[in-house]
Amino acid sequence: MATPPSSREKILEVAEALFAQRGFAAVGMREVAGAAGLGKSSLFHHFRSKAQLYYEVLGRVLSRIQGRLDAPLRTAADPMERLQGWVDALIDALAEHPTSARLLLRGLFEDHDLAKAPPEAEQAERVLARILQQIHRLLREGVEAGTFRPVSVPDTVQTLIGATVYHFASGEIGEGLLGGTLFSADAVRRRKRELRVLLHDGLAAAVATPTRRNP
Amino acid sequence: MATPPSSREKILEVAEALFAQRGFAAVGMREVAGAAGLGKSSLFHHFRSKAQLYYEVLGRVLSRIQGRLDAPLRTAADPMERLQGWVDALIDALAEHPTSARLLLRGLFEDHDLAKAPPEAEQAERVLARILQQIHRLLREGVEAGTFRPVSVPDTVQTLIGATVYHFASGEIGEGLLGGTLFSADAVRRRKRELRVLLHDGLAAAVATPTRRNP
DNA sequence: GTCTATAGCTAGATAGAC
DNA sequence: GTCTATCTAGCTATAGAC
Repeated sequence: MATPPSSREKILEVAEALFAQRGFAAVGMREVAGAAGLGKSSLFHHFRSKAQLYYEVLGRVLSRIQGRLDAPLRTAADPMERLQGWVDALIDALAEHPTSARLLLRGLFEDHDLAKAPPEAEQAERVLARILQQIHRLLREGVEAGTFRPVSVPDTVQTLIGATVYHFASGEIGEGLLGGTLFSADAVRRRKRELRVLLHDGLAAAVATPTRRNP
Repeated sequence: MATPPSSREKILEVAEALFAQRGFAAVGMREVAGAAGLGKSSLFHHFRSKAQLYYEVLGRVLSRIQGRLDAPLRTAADPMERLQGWVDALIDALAEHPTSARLLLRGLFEDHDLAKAPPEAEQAERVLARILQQIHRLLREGVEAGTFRPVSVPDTVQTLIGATVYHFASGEIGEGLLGGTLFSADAVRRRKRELRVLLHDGLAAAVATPTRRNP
């Protein structure tokens, strides 16, 4: 933990911040190099192209997030509790590194010209697909078990993404609404609580869950 | 309506499509010109700079959306019904032009260097602020009237944005989840229905609304 | 592994003919 | 109002010395 980061790690670090804030096209390799304390050409020793650097950054972030989402899905709790745990874990993951949500949101809605995508793009794609597949399966289970209403599962996945990823990616607009940073312990706690209740009351089947508001 | 569009309108039209799909930085004036059937220099006769063109496109989209959102807020219905009407109208607006949501999402979370923003940026900003202020006020009213739970109003605004704008901006990912286009009449109807129930059950105060599911 | 130098290209923006 | 030509500056990427 005290070892200084290698050049490669340092580059990934600063590139993550820059790509998250301004996106792929608006960031130049020269700027990344400067922020990493290197000459521009040194970047091309560590990464074949700008696209490879980008997808390696994106893959790292996705893996970091994915690593947090396995545990809450593996519990034996009922679907509603597993969903709550999944959302909490996702929020924790997004809140831990303020760059994650922006990068992820870009990765989600930006369409990367698959024509000139480097092989690293596939790995990122796979991690993302796995995350989406897991939450999709959980929702389907919950509907089939009668824990959730008969919702449209894909629509609900979309709502979950919007409610988590967009929120923490919203930058100035979100902070203007909230009246402060999105990432303070208070703001994160409140976000979890708000979504917990909204999802509980909004997704629970009508008769099977007469109680309201989980603690 | 049969009059051919002026060059200016044609430019705004094609620029909207390009900016929506790939973002400000990734689109060149040369490309916009080509798509509009003009030489690059002709663009600079109609627009002082790329930034001005971008903000004029964004302002147009925001105004188009804002124009749909006034009516449902001015009815005398209770807050829950006005909210449902607002969400339906927003979804209709976003679904009508598939470029709107992507452009709006970019405008929401991309941070535009305010240093070099043209005066046109302020107008877009004002329209956006007005939209956010109106929905904020409606939610606050509903909470104070006891129609809604005592939710965090800013968090709920964020959730509403995520559930609408992100959904229709999600492109390939969203279509992969849905298994088809986001913009078919069926998909739009389903989106409205899903959000209607989620918001009704998820936001309604506990005792005041014993019934579930609006028709 | 880092550097200087540079290739080859495209960007946004301007000048001025028509 | 549209064009050709051009400016300056930036870009990704490579070559090759150290």
